Amino acid sequence: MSRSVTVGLHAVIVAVTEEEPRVLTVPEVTVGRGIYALPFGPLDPDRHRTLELGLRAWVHEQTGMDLAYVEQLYTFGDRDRAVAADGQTLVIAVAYLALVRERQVTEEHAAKWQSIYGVLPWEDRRDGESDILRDRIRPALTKWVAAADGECLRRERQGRADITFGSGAAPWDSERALDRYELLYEAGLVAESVRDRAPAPDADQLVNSRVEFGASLAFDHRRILATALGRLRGKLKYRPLVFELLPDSFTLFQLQRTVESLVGVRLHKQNFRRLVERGRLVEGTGDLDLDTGGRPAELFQFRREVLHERPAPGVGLPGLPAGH
Amino acid sequence: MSRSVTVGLHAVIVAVTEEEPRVLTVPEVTVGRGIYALPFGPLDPDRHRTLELGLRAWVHEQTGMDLAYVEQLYTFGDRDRAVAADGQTLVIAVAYLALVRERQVTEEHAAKWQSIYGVLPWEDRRDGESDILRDRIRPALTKWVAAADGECLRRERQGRADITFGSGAAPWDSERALDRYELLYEAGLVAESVRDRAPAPDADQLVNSRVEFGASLAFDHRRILATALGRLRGKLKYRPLVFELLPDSFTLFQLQRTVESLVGVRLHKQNFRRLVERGRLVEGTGDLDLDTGGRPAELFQFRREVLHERPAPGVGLPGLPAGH
DNA sequence: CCTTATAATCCTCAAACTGAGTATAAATAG
DNA sequence: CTATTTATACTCAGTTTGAGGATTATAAGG
Repeated sequence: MSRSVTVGLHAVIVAVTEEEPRVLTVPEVTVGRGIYALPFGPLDPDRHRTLELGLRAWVHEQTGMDLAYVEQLYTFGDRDRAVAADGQTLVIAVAYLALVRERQVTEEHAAKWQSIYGVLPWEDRRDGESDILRDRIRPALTKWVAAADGECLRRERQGRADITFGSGAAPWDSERALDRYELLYEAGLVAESVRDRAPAPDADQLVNSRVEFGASLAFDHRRILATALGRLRGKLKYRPLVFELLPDSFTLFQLQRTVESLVGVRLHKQNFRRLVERGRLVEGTGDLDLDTGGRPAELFQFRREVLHERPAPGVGLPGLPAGH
Repeated sequence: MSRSVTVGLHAVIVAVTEEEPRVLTVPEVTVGRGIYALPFGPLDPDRHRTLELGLRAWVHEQTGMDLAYVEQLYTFGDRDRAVAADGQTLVIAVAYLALVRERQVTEEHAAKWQSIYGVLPWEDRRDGESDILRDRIRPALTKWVAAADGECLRRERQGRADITFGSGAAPWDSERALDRYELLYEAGLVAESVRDRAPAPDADQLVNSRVEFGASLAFDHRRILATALGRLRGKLKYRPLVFELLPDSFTLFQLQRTVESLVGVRLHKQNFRRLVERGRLVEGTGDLDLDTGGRPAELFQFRREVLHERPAPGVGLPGLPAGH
């Protein structure tokens, strides 16, 4: 009998609250208790006129949310990902990224906001390299490099680790979130690698170390989340996406904190403001925010006109000296 | 009866020869004589282990080519695009971009290389704004703007035309190839818009002008090509993709001509070379090319190591003063 | 051999942008 | 009234861009 194809529609719904980027998840009971997944459902040609409308329908059904900003992310289609019930159906996943202002999910829906850095802890470098990266992942990667058979493979692994996680010559590149996840997956350092492979013959050196970082998600959803994070970080620089995540009016510092939380890095305050203002991305409202804890800050709002003025109006990321 | 879903795998295979970017097409007899389409075929879960392998298999079958560089482009899934035979099956299209060094397609395959700018003529601005854009498209766009009902819609159309096709304030943005195609489609200025809609009530103002630009492709393949061109142009700037299109060794001027042909714009020679050399993208081979027509040029080759050194090693595009 | 055309290469220079700071202003908590 | 906290203004050197001038090495034509 011939296998058939199902198209799954997956949503990575991102919000930032209290300087923490979060993703909306729903319980996935088919896999186990306490396991969460991204909202998703199969494309149904009878009900869904387009892929994106199908996605919106599923998200509404599972979380009660009506999405505003939505963009297509990637289509995943390895046969390996088909965890489908019958083992016959090939399930391909079309994933979307949605940005929202976080709000309470209604009670009847069991959806839950989770910190993205709870799932991908090594991605947050706002307080310098995270402990888990320095103390546990880097050593595990060193082992992985050393465990390679042959000088040639070892060099290759070293190079890959260097460029994805940054080291010496190569700096940390926040956009490489997917590369990092995939490297950890291959190195057997996330729960999914153990889960997915029937313990392969050459896996033992690493499996027995039993280091698995970050909270897992069902299926390959952590991979999808890593894809989303990388894409979002990249696109922030040349598209005014942040404003989808902020209230109508905000202080420049709030804007900065939101960007920092997403990119996972601290920025130089004065230069950040210079970039934002020179890019004419915002305009003052005249009002002040008095609850800053210090001198009141002016409130700004997004200048929508900028979309008609310049081709690539992103926020730009003025770095901080290494060490912060 | 319930509709079913088919996943089509589509390939935009690009090469540059004689300073002209080309795309590989195959005759599509189901639609009419002399009509060409991108190579494509349905995903068959029995034979294709992953989407990308399925794509490679179809391309090999239809054109005899084995692809090297392949990246996923976009997944198209409007119900409207389903031109499927039975009218029941929803066909979604996963499109890929492949870059190759052009070579002869074997005789048994009817595949044909076509100039991309034959299909999207307004995209080539190497000799300044193309005649077709200046003399025919812009006037047609002006009409389209004027034909809008109400001041509000008119302004919106004007703004959209300005930003996609460039004008006064907004400069030409080569990456917006898809936006431009979609605007022309909506304005009824490409053959597909007439073909796709049963002549809609509000279409008459424009349809009767009967201006349709560029050679069409079957189905929505011109849209897919426009997507590919925009993506390729964007990615050139931060990834060393050009080298997939060039022979192993080349002169800096060949490199420049190749980039120019893709981006559709002339570049400043000295500054281009500065960028390439400062980016350490290439290294001299010591050999010379004597057939330049002038002083012999040094031959260079791509420095693969750069991939391990910097996060975003593209070629960069030093502009030319407006007027060229 | 000498001239001209065609490119390749090298070099300059001002304007703009970046990274990193210093200095000052306006609130609140005690 | 003072210390603390944050906002905002301003400086300054180094780098990167955009633009173009000057020099060098070939081939083709007289």
